Amino acid sequence: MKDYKTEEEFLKDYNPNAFAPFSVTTDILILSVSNEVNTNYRKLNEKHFSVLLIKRNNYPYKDKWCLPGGFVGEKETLEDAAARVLETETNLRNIYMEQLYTFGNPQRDPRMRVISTSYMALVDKNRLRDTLGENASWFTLNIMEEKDSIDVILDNGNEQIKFTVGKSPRHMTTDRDDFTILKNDALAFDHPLVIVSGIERLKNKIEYTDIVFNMMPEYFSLGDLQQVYEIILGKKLLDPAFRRIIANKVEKTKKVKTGAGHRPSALFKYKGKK
Amino acid sequence: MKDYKTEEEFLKDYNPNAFAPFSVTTDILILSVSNEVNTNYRKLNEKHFSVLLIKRNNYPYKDKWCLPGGFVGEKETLEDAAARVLETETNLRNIYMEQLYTFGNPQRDPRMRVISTSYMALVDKNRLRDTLGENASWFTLNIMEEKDSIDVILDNGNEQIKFTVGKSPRHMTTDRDDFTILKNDALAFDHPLVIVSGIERLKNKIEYTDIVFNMMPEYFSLGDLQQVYEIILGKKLLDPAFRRIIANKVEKTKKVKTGAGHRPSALFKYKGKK
DNA sequence: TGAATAGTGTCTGTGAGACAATATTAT
DNA sequence: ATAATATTGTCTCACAGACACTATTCA
Repeated sequence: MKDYKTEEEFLKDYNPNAFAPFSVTTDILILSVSNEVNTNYRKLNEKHFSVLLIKRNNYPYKDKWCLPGGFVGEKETLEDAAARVLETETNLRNIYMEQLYTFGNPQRDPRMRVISTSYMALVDKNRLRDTLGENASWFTLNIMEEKDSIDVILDNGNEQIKFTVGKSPRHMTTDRDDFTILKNDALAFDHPLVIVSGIERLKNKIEYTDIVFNMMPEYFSLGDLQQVYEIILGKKLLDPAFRRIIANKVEKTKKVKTGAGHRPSALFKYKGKK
Repeated sequence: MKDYKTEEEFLKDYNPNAFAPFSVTTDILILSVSNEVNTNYRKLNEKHFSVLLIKRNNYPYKDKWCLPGGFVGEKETLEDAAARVLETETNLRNIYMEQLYTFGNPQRDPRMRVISTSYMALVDKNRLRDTLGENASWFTLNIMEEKDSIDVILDNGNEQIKFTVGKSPRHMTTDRDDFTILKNDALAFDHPLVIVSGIERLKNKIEYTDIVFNMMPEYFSLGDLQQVYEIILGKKLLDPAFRRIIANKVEKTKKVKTGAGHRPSALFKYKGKK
């Protein structure tokens, strides 16, 4: 390698095409919790996990569903690109987002070599005016975890999408991020992996961070909050235990939720980190 | 957008240069634990966290230290690229590795737009024959965690490198991956961020996975193992508590370590996940 | 009144933190 | 004998799991 004397000299001589060019995209996993309106006036509204998907209208994977995504602009941060995609699909800004994983298999995209960094966004559905992007639709997430695999069923009322992801422990260790697609008909690219790793991440982080509150409205009842925990963790929690855990994260307000055929619940707000 | 009838037709028409090309690199954080030979025959050898760094011999950041890294090949997986870099620098294969984070700020590299996916590798130093790559050197890691920042001092015996990163809680949540460089003289690129997020990741994962054993030799004493935990977690542990935690992860062997001026310790091996 | 949820009290067992006590080696 | 670590025992306290009990609302 030639030994340059100054950085300017080096840059002047530098050929940016000396290395193979890649395209870089972001995919964004937008998760939320939906309120299913219930028929029984006494019962609580059942909640569901939901993901926003887009129907592709061109190749590759034409007519398949996929996560919202797009190419990263030349002067754009990865995160800015993800936020931009999020905004075009949901009309929401200032949403909690975190980077998930970067996929870069050479065969990912038949068009060319693509590196895709995925992000996870958590939104409170109450903030959504029904201004979804074109071809976008919320799908309910149904997750069944087996010993060595995870089955997922997505449903938007009209269509059902199913896929299965295998958990593949790496080397001698447990790398939770490591999954492989076992069955997948209807979802484009490696997006099943993004969905599953996002959910796993959320499942872990709900226990040691406060990210759940990004999916909650400003005022919420502890019953509602508990339901969200239960959906994410995939299991029922005992009331007293749950209340103990979140006691110092929330603050009781004077507001009350009435209207249902049972004792009204106090509304709480997120207190922030102490 | 034109509506193509078949995928072939679409691909034929597709121009891969329609979007800005990026270069993609990997950086690899190679962590290990070193045995400092002690003068007192009674005392245990002190251990240190250590990282492998490379001295850059060209621009940008000429003569600064950096993490081993390189461009991702055209037909190469991100992970394969990281493993290749790892092998050229350490002559080791089949090392535990996991993806850390992808950095892609437009100003990362003065040469061109670069996206860099970082990996963390954990190695057992006993497996190393002194076949380090050119310009490579192990640095001892000294970490001091403050309330809002983390100070790090790297030392290879000749040189000292210091930097400070800030912990910046994002939005209303705790995203542990999110750091900013506050002070940094001698380390190239955004590598301080990679180092700090790798350590944080390791700190977390040591509690709920078995990745530590990737840094251990086949046979080890519980005292040695405890020292490694203590270095990673940055605090002393109580013997009985530690033994309870790892009891079902290890298996006692008939081997014994003698030679020091105190009771010999039994050697254990990793039992694998139950 | 009854179905359904809201909210609290309390018992029990597990497990971490803390400290003490014993065992074993090389010089 | 002594310094140093290895290894085990045990007490206490905090806290999660489990269950029971009371409170309150609307049709």
